[in-house]
Parts: sequence; C-alpha cells; structure tokens
Amino acid sequence: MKRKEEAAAMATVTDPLGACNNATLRKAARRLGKLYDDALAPSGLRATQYVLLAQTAALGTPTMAELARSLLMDLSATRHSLGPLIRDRMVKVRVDANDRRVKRVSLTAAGEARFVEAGKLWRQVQDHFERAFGAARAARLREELSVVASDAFEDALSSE
Amino acid sequence: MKRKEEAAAMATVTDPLGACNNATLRKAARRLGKLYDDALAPSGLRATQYVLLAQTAALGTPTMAELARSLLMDLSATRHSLGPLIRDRMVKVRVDANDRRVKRVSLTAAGEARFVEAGKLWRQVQDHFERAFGAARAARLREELSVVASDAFEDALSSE
DNA sequence: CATTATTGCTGGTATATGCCACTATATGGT
DNA sequence: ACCATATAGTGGCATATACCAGCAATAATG
Repeated sequence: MKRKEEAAAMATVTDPLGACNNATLRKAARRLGKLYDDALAPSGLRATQYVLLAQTAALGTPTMAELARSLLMDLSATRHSLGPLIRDRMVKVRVDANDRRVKRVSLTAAGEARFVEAGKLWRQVQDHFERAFGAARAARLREELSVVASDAFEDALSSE
Repeated sequence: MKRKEEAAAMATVTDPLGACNNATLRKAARRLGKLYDDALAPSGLRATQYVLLAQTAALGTPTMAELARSLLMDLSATRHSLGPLIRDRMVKVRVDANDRRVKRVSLTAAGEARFVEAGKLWRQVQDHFERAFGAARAARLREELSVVASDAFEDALSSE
C-alpha cells in the first residue's frame, strides 16, 4: 500500500467523515461563517444578512423569487431571513405595480447606510482571510465552489 | 485589461458576492446539502443527522463536548441537533461513571441499524457527486476546505 | 478543607433554512 | 366570460446552529 493510501486509511479511523463532501463543506462553512459573523458583529448584521442586503442592492429592486434564486435559497427561507431586516427597517417590500402577485424588495435609507458601514467590515475580514489563505488560492476555491453550486452542475447531476 | 479581468469585472456586476468567500461557501453548502438530504431522505435521516450518527459511531461513546468539537460545532447546537435523534431513540445519552458532569453519547441498536441503512444511500450520493465532479477534484476540494476548517488555520488567522 | 476557578451541560432565545399547504393573481385555451 | 394551470408569496412547522445565562460537578489553590 502506498504511503498516501496508508495515511488515508489512518485518517478514516480518526475522521470517518473526512471523505464526505457534504460534511467537510459544512464544517468549513461553520468556521468561515463564524469568522465573518464576528467581523460584521459591530455593524449589527449577521453575515447572511449582509449578503441579503448586498444582493438586494446589486439586483436593484428584485422580487422575492429573484432574490431567492440568486442566492440558491428557498423562497420561503428567503422570506423568513428577510424578516428581521424588515422588522428593523433595513429593507422594505412592496407589491409590484404590474403584477400584484409580485413583491419587490429594496433597501431603505437606513439599510443602505448600514450596508455601507458593514461593507467596510466585510472588506477587512475578506482581506484578513485572503492574507492568511492566499488570494489566488481563495479565488480558486471559490471557483470550485461555484461549480458545485452552479445550475449547470446541478443539471449534470440529475441528467445522469 | 486582460480578458480574465474583464470577465471578473463583468461578473461583479451580475454577482457582487462572487468574491465573498463566505457567501460562495454558503451557496455551495445549500446546494450540496440538498443533494445529500434528498439522497438520504428514504432513510428518514437528514444529512446532518447522518453525520452526527457517523461521528458518534466513529468516536465510540464520545462526550457531548467531544462530539461538538469534532464537528466544529457549538456544544449547545450539538445538543439541540441531537434532540430529534434522542427523541426517536437513535442515540442515547448517559452520565459518565467517573465524572458526573459528563454525558456520553452512543448509538442504540435502532440507531446503529438506521446508520447502516443510511450508509448505503450516503455511498450512492457520494459516488454520484464524485462521478460528476471528479473524485480527485473532490478530494482536492475537501483538502482545501479542511484547511479552512482546521485549528491551525484558525490560529494563523487570530495570531495575525 | 473551604474557597475559587474551571469544565460540561441544559434551556431559552434568535436567526438560518427547508418543506408543505394554502391563497391570490395571472394566463392560456375553449 | 370560464375553467385549468402556472406563478408568487405567506404561514406553520421542523431542523440547524449560535450565544448567553445559569447549574452542577470537579479541580486547583492557599
């Protein structure tokens, strides 16, 4: 048995989930989530909330469904996550003029200001991470993760 | 401007979070989580629950804290996640003989059986993913994610 | 040995996320 | 116009996950 395989076999005993793509991904997500959450804490925003604001700002005044889709999130989950932000008047939701089924999400002035504030903290933690991990390496990692998350890959999986 | 940078600039408009390591990781986690969840559904276990059972089995009869640490999870979160599994008699929790503060977690016979059943489904979805993504590529990705999740990296970040 | 600090866990509360059932609105075909 | 479908959101419920404030038991210290 080659040395690498030996090491892998050994690792399996210690860490039987080391081979599970999902388990590994979640562990990393917990760690990184905490890093970003902590960094953003002074702004009063969680990392997820920051992402919601960022995506809303980026898309203009997206519909709930557009927002959800762009984040690969369940529509209902998106709505629920928006809850605290709506309550705290960071975002507002209005019925679309042309289609009354549709709700459009947008930042309030307060939301905009908060987002800008949090943006500085985001920049810091993002840089901090990339200094430690390597910017190019991080870019490659994101690239791979984007593939996993892509619709194209999803299709490839299901069409098999 | 080189073509690659152009593409990156363009992507920023469409996807302003494409550069956020955390956002990218979460998106991938949602996708992959759903893939594994769906695959395990016939067993009645969520992917996270499967991971809890697997880790418990692997560690023998770990304490709550050991289980939490091994999954990089909050102790309280671990306890709460264990809730449904305890309720459904998949795992049991007992006070340690030597230290009455400590609770030791172990699989029941039913939990063991369920774990084995789910293991087959896990194998299938794991293989399915790796056929589509590439086994070596998946291994590399896990490797990188493990670094992000590692204590060593955590230390490197905080000591900076 | 009494006091203090530490450790391990529990419970409450809050957000994150997903599924499902349901409602409201549009739309397409007859 | 009318009905069948499809689309967009809402609300309820369940799990996932974290923080914090206790509480209990052990370890450390003088």
